[in-house]
Amino acid sequence: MKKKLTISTEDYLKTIYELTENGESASTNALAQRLKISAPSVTGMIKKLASAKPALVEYQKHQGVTLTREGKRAALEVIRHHRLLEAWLVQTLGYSWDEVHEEAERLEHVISEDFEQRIAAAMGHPTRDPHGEPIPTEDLKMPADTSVPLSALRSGQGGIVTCVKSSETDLLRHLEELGLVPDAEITVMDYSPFDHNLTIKVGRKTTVLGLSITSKIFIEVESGA
Amino acid sequence: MKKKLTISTEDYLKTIYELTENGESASTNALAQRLKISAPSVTGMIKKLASAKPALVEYQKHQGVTLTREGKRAALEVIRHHRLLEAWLVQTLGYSWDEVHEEAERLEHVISEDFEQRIAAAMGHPTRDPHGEPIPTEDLKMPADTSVPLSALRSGQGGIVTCVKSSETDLLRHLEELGLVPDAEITVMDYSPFDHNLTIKVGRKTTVLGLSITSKIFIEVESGA
DNA sequence: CGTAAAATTTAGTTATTCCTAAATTTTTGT
DNA sequence: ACAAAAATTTAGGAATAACTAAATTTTACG
Ligand SMILES: [Mn+2]
Ligand SMILES: [Mn+2]
Ligand SMILES: [Mn+2]
Ligand SMILES: [Mn+2]
Repeated sequence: MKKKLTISTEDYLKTIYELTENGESASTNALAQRLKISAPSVTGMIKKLASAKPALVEYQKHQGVTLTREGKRAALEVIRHHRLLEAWLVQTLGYSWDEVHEEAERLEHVISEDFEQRIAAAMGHPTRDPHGEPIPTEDLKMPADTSVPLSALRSGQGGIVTCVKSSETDLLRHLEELGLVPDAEITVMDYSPFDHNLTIKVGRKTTVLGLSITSKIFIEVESGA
Repeated sequence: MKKKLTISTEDYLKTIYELTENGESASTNALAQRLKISAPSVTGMIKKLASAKPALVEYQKHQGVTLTREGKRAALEVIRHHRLLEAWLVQTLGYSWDEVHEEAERLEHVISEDFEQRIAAAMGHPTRDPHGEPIPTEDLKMPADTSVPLSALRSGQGGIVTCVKSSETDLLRHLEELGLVPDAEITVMDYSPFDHNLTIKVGRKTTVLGLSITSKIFIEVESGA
């Protein structure tokens, strides 16, 4: 019943999962951009995924795709691999959080379920990866997460950084220097409605961040102070 | 200059290396058998490897193949990955020596040079994998090895097991039970010229082994007692 | 509403890497 | 030496996954 999926297929499913987490369907173009593959190629692959048996995606022309139960399962499997691997690389091989993504991107497709279980056990079954993203459980449920983008906060609000949704080395290094890492406590000091800049206090430092950054940092809101 | 090789290509080169270690060229059929690919497919791939630039193999019809300097380099790279990974899986994740091969077989193609260096450093730059096979050095030289197959020894001869050349789970488990693992000291008690069986003493145990086993166990001969 | 722009799909190719069946070459055994 | 067997290559083809160019559909907006 469970067929071996190709690396390519796994990458599509993972990306569709990420693009549909907000409840919307994933568009051909969005997939093409994320996967760095041409739009016609994406259309072709989507058709194959939709007519696989069991179908991995639900697809109607011009309407984008969503994952079927099977597709979601496969996506969560890959995401679990990816995030466990990132945690493992950081904890046991001294990688920094800005170096792990590419390595995990390739390893995620080739490790066995045995390997997965061993690294999970060795780390004490972690629930978040080094960027703070939740790791799907062994039975492939994505843990609930109530955090919101920093960009949604306003002056006086604050909380704890749960997660930084980025794999850009430069940005991650920059944020680390600012102390904007998971578990950091932050407070919004000011909001500029014109450019959506936020002035943030992290520890004793104060920084101004643009929307392209604040939309990638997620906060568990703590109080309206 | 250095192009990325495909997984398939890497597996061919690795296998050609192994088949040509004895100085002979690797035949199409031998490759087909080892790689579990049909002979015509092997012929096709060999032609491509031979006409790549730079060429990875030397090939003349019906004469088998050998590696060029470039091909050998690439093969040693993969072999180093494989053996380091096996050692690492055993040392850090508690795999046993009969479980590591398949996992390493897939991982060897996707780890970065950075990953390679990190695990090598973490283990203190080991020189042998869990089966005792020598690990090519960082500058891709295969360490010299003067050990000989156990099958070449006769009554009274003995030495230290350096290496077991097998990836068969069952055989490896069996040998482990007998204590026939790297660094074990053994002595040949008897030789039967008809079936080539050897009677071996390992510690206080005595065992009779057939040629299909003794040809896979390598010994650093210690004395003619 | 109706058209221009944007998004998506269709059509036609290409590159890899594998396959089976058949032909050819080499090796082997008497 | 020579026929049978074994090894190898040739021929033809399939599956996967990518591409560009062109056609079509949807959307956006004046
Ligand atoms: Mn990937
Ligand atoms: Mn898994
Ligand atoms: Mn391999
Ligand atoms: Mn390497």
